[in-house]
Amino acid sequence: MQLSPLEIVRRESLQKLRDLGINPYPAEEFKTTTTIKEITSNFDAFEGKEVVLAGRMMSRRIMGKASFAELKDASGRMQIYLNRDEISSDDEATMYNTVFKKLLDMGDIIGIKGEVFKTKVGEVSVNVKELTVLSKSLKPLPVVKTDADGKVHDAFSDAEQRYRQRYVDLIVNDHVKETFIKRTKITTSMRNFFNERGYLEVETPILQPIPGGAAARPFKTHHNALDIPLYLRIANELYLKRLIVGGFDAVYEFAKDFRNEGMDRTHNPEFTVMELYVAYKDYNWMMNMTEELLEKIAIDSNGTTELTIGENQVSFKAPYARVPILEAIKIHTGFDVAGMDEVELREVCTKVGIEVDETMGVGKLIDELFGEKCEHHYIQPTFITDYPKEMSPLTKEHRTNPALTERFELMVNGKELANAYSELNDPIDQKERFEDQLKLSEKGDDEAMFIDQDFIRALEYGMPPTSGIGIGIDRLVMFMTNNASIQEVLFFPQMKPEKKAPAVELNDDEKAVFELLKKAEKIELPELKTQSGLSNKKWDKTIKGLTKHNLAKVNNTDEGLFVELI
RNA sequence: GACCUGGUAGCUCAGUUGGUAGAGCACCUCCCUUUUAAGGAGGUGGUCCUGGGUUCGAGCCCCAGCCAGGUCACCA
Repeated sequence: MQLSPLEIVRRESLQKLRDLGINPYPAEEFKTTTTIKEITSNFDAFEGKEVVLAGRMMSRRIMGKASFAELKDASGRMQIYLNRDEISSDDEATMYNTVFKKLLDMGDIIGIKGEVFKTKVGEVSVNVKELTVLSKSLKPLPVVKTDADGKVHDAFSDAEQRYRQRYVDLIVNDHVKETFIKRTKITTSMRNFFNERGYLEVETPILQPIPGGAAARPFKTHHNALDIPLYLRIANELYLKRLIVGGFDAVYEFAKDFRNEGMDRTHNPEFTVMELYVAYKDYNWMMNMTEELLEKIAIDSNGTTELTIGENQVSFKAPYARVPILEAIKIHTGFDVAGMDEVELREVCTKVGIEVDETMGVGKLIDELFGEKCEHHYIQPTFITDYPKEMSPLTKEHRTNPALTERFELMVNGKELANAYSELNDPIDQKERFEDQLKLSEKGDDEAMFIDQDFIRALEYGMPPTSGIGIGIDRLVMFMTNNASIQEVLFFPQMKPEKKAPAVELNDDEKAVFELLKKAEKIELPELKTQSGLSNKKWDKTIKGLTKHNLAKVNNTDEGLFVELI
């Protein structure tokens, strides 16, 4: 890897520090006495007192024999003042003239000991008496400056770099850190809410032999010792219900789920869902609980129930409107589709301008009508209830209308935030619904729902009437932090790997093989050799050239010889 | 998967009709003891995403690809 001039300078500084007998990466504990936020929010108590702080130097203003710098620790930022004669002991003032002015850089991690004071212009600062190098930074940080009006200049804003190098994003963009702190506040608030009620937080398998509880394309992997395929879970619903069968009254889990589908600004291949199941409750109870929960989360994370989400003002103050889905369709399309069959529904869809095809059943058609014509109207939190049976294979039939189910989705800002049911606990009905699903999806797609026989067996032992809910945590955090993109609320959103360009001159054979390898990423050695069309001797020379340049690697595994990019 | 937009210095961005590669900040040298987007003087720094093509000549035009963002499609 070619070093930039800035990086070379820093490496030279690193060596010069060592030459002066200063370890740029010391091992010993550095004991701090307080944090920056403590000082800045409580100046009167700290004025004139000695403090020890550690953090990253974010900027420097050198003015001859005195300097100001900005120190950032986990709690915040503050100014420090360094005076040549106060931090240096020798005649040459090495600590100031050489170490601080020449060898330290923006981004270095330092420790300081000094006295809290206020400058002439009134900025709370620490007058440094002792400076300690704690870690030398070899790569320059982006320089982000904020002017007197609070306007940010040269913001580090390239989305690709921010996501790939989130550590840099967190260092220079303070608001990014705030988003993630708020994320933790939200999940903590939720945990507290459940724990106070005696609900049990549990963990269930992520590696599942049957990926159940939803319809989605799973990630597939293989267990060597058992020699069986395993899937990363697409939901944990069926496992939590097994625990209700087992006699727990209420269980919940913050679950990372995985779906092998498209990515966009609201979908990441791995995402977090909180699922909760409570025995002896129904979906009406669950709506009440959800209102209470969200009101509390809004207050715990934002201090208010009144939030701005994009262009909209949204109030999380309970209670929320409850609208049956067929009623919603009647309101927004003018058609009463209750009791309609497939043919009639298709007609309605065509009339309101929705494209339909023959594979769409009653459930899918109603879903389309709602999704296209209604969903976006529900900005304020609204429970959409009583979905048709075809759309809800895990939901109990509605107590007054056998065509419907006791299900609700919570819509906020025109998007689905939660999905909940009175859970289906009739094992025979459940088996039939699974079989119906299978028939529906037998038209040959890769999302065919597997029938989980063990789950049916569990239900046969008897599951109490139960209500369950799944809340999309990433989406909830997006709402509560007013972020339009899921990538902004995930520390490390999924990205395509960065491909390295060859850093050295390759000959034509090497280039050709490298191109093949770039396409394949990883390939069996004999296969690559065949593709290259090279003679034995040329092949040997070429692959050795590539491995020597650290571009490719040959791996000898149980499954054979593989070549992969480094 | 389709379409649109973008990729130029460490960061943020300009770059005219196709004619020697630019600015601010950062960095380096010097001056400066309460500054704060510190200031003043001088300077360094580039595979212009990659690979082809057109051309006397390509950052710019054409083709293919890579990566990202957006819109749509897909996603109970």
